[in-house]
Amino acid sequence: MSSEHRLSPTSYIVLALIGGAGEATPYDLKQAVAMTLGNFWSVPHAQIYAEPERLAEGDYLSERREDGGRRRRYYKLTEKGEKALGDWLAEPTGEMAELRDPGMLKLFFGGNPERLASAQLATHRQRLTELETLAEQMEGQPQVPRGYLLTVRAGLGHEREWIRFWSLIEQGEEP
Amino acid sequence: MSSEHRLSPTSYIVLALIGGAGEATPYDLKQAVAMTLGNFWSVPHAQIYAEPERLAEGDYLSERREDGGRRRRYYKLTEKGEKALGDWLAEPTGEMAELRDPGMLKLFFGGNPERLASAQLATHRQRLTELETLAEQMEGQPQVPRGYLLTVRAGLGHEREWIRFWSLIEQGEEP
DNA sequence: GTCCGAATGGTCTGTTTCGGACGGTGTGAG
DNA sequence: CTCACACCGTCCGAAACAGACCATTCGGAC
Repeated sequence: MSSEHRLSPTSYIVLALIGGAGEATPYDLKQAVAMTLGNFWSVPHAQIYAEPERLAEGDYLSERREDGGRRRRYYKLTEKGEKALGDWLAEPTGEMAELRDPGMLKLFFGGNPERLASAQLATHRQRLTELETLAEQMEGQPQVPRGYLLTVRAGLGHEREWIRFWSLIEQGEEP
Repeated sequence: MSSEHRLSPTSYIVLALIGGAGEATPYDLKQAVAMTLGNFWSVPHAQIYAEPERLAEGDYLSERREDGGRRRRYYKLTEKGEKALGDWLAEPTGEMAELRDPGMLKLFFGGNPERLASAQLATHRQRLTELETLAEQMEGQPQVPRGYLLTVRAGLGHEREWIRFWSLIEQGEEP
C-alpha cells in the first residue's frame, strides 16, 4: 500500500501548502507557489500536478475527485502526511544552499567582467525593485506569515549583495 | 553527422574546461570541477562522463581513445567547439541566478527561526572559513585566473550576507 | 440567447538530470 | 607475489523538466 518514497524538497512544499490550505487542488498549489514561494524557489507546474499523485500513493495525502466538469482532484493531508510535515519543520537543517548563477559561470571562465556586470546589474536592480515593492505591500498587512516576510527580507539582502559585487566589477575595482 | 543539440550550462562547463586544458579525459574534468567550479556550481560526475560524449556527437569535440588498459577517452575542441565556446563567453548574460536554500524553505513554512538560524550559521561560518583560506592561498600565486579569483570573492560576499541575515534572526531582531 | 475569446484547470511526451551502485585497472607496501 | 586501495569508467532507474496540448468555464458583445 504505502511503498516507500523518498521525500524531496518539492514533496515538502506540496505537503506544507496543502497543510496550510486544509484541502487543495493542484491548481490551487500552482497559484500559491506563483504568488509566494516562486520568489525564491521555482517549481515547474508539471511537477505540481505529478507530486501530489506520488504523495497520495505513499499515503501522505488523501484524494477526492470531483465527478462532473473539471474533475478536479482535491487533496488533504493524512495523518502520515501531517507527521512527515511536522517532523520536517521541527528538524532544523544545516544543509547548504545551492546557487546556480550563469553570470558567475561566465565570469569564472573568463568572460568580460565589465560587460557581464552591466547585464547582471540590470536584472538584479529590477529584481530588487520588485522585492522592495513586495516588502512594502506586506508592511501594510499585519497578517502576513512571519516566514514569508523573513524570506523576502533575505531576498532583499542577497540582491543588494549581488548589486554591490557587480557594481565594483563594473567600476573596475577589486571586489 | 552533427545533429543539433541544445547546449546547456553543463555543456559549456565541459567545453571551457577542455578548452583550458587542450586535451582532457572526463576524469581530468571531474578533478578540475572538484577543485575549482565545485565551489559554486555542482555537476554530478555521471554528467561529466555523459556530456563529452554528447558533445562529440555534435562535433563540438573530437575523441581519441586509448587502446590498452583503461581505454581512456581524450577529448579536444573542434573548430565548431571553439566557436561555440567563444560565442558563449563573448555574450554577456542577464539571466538570473537560481538559489535553492533548504533553510529558507523551512523558514518560509514556519520552521523555528532561532533553531534554524543556529544550524545555518554553523555551516555558513564553516564555509566562509574555507573560502577565506582559499582566497589567501590565491593571493600568493599571481597566475591564478582572474575569473577564479573573482568568483571566490563573490562567494565570500554571499557567505557574509547569509551570516549577517541568520545572525539577526538568531538574536531575535528584525532583519 | 449565443458566440467568441480569455482565463482556468489538467494531462502527456520526450529528454535530461541525478544519485548511487558497481565493475574493471593499475600500483606500491609488505 | 598479492592484496588493498586508489584510480577510472559505466550503467541504471527514478525524478525533474520544458513545453505543447486538450478540455471546461465564464463573461461580455451582439
